[in-house]
Amino acid sequence: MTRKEQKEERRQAILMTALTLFVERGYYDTRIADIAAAVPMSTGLMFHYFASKEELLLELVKMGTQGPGSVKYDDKIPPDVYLTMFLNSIFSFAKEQPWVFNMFVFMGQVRRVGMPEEARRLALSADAVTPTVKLIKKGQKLGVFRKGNADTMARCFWASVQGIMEEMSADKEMKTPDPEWIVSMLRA
Amino acid sequence: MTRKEQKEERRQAILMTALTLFVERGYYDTRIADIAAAVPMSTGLMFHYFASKEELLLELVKMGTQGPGSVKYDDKIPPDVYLTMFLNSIFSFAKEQPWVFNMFVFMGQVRRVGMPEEARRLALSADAVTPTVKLIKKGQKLGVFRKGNADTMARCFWASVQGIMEEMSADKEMKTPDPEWIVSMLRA
DNA sequence: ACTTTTGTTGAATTTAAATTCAATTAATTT
DNA sequence: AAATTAATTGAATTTAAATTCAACAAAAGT
Repeated sequence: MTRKEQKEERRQAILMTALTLFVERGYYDTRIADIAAAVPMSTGLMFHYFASKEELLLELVKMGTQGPGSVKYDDKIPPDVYLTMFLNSIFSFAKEQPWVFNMFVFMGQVRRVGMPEEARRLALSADAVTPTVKLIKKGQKLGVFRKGNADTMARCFWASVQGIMEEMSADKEMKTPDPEWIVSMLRA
Repeated sequence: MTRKEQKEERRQAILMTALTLFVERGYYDTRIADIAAAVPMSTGLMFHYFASKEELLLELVKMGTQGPGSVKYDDKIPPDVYLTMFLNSIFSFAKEQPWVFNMFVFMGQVRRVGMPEEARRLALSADAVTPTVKLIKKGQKLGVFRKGNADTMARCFWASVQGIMEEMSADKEMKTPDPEWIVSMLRA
């Protein structure tokens, strides 16, 4: 099975290379030839692994809708502590697990404009907001979070996190922010 | 001078139409033909107004580097109050002055990835962070802002604002957030 | 060792969009 | 109202990148 394994490994290599380049330069500014050169392999061979540039994009988005979204919430932890911990780990991933970090940034980019329609739809189907709305409501009940429309608060929270992560992604030198800053948006 | 005036008006119409479409769909997903159809005018005529798609983009970025960046700070207002007021007005622009709001979102997009290099450079030259760093330091001295790296705080602040504005831009139904939420990121 | 299957390349083709252009119409000037 | 100049169109051309393909190389199976 060495043959199949090799192919699968190469497939992953392509996906990771593409993820990095997409996050670094954006989807449209990344040529199939760029990805091929970075892997490295010939341009033509790319099409033995993915039928088209868009299929490659969709594959990445599919990966993004699965993995790190499955963060399970432990009922014993207070909502504010939980979110702080979450931010702490995702920010630390910037250096320790660039893959996870890049995927996070990438998914946020796909959800916004400037991507093929289907990719956007798929990315939007993985909804991070709804669980957070519940968390915020719980925090409001406990008195740790301020009053206000929980849905809007959740969306602002994630929009902020996305914005900050894109900033970190664009400048690797940037100091990691204190998660508390962002959670403070929600605090009572 | 009716002739020249007409031309200038049309030029502005093209710029505004392009701004809207770029923000709505992104630069690469917006065809010259789309802009022409929306103005409306023929595709070919577009090139009597702008030599290329990229020049049109650059023209918009140039506009963006001038206008609303010139927010003057009145020394008598406390930094936290000032930022709250600023957010309040920019958020209210979403409905009242879509043009200003769109430009703000657009500039943020251009500064990030997925745009022709020159446009990005030009957009990055209009720096909103430095003045905010000063403002934050002042707030820290006054005790209204928390301790911490002022530069990182400023960048996080604007990254959050950008993220939230893009969210508002993508969903016009979204409720406007309370500026206080975002300023709370900075508060002591 | 031979045959078949799979991987690989780089050049040729296709495609979609930007850009040009020759022809047409409308406005302005004389 | 004829002549000149500017605006406008839509079809033809160019361009840049994606995609295909014929030929070759390496590996696996016999």
